[in-house]
Amino acid sequence: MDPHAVETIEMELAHLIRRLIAETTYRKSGDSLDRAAYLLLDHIAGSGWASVKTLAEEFRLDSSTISRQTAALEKKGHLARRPVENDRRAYTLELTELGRLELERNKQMRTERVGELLEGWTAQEVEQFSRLLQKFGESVSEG
Amino acid sequence: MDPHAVETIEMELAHLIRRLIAETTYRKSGDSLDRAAYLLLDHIAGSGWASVKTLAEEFRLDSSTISRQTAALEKKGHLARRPVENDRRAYTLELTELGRLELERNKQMRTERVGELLEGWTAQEVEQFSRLLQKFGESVSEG
DNA sequence: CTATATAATTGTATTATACAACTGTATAGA
DNA sequence: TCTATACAGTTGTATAATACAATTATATAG
Repeated sequence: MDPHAVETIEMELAHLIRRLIAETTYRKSGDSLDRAAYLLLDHIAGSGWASVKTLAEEFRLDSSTISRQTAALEKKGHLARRPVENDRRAYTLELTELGRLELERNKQMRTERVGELLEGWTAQEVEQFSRLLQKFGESVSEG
Repeated sequence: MDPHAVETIEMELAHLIRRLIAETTYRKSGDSLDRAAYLLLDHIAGSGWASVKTLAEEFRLDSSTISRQTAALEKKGHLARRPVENDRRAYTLELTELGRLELERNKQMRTERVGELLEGWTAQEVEQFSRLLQKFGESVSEG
């Protein structure tokens, strides 16, 4: 494997992460979902429901982190909790209609923004980048 | 442009960023440079020198952030400051020998880790991914 | 000279995370 | 049937990386 290409990937990722963190975390936009909330809602939308525990496992974060984030989303009316039968410790989380709308709205905004960044790319490049990013994401998840 | 591919890129980036932040920021490894330090050293290594101001501009971060980060690197002996002629407010930062070594050691560790994630990829895929990431990084920097 | 601009630092707040302690509930073993 | 242990979730506290505002020392323009 070409070590130069790997080094480039490593360096680009480092830059990208720092850049995107700063842009999306500290410069508050006020009315859009933060990354955490966005991913939580998207995951719950995909699987239909979740618990604090399953979300913590899915995202490999501490359940205290998830607990606070879902509490915030519940407070904003984006998530609702439903008791679990036969286990009064647990509950499941579901999207509310508002949550579904917010998710859609945010997905659209974000996708638009990414689309702008990809202006001037050929269809083939976008296709390839999408495929390779996905593949890389899988590697990261596994290892 | 295929909207599905763009959406995939958007989603994968969101996941990747969150994942890599958590892995590289909060789970302390102790003896490796954090992302900030790594990028600062790399930039200074490439350009030979820098000031707090030029670094803040380069990374689009507040100079207070840079000031603290460079102070930490100076304290660890990775950076040294040299006075600027005719301006006693300012100084330039240069890598020390230790800084150069640490940078190299870290680059190697990181590149190895990325290499592991790319195991099983064809040379062509790695090549393409490298190129497209770089291209994407440029777009992010510009817009 | 004096007013203003600039380089860097320091103070304070926020966000996303981790780890540890805690509460309440479930379950397995004596 | 108790009791010990495990488990789901929450709350307390700490840390890292950032921003913005105030401050200090120096430079420069009028």
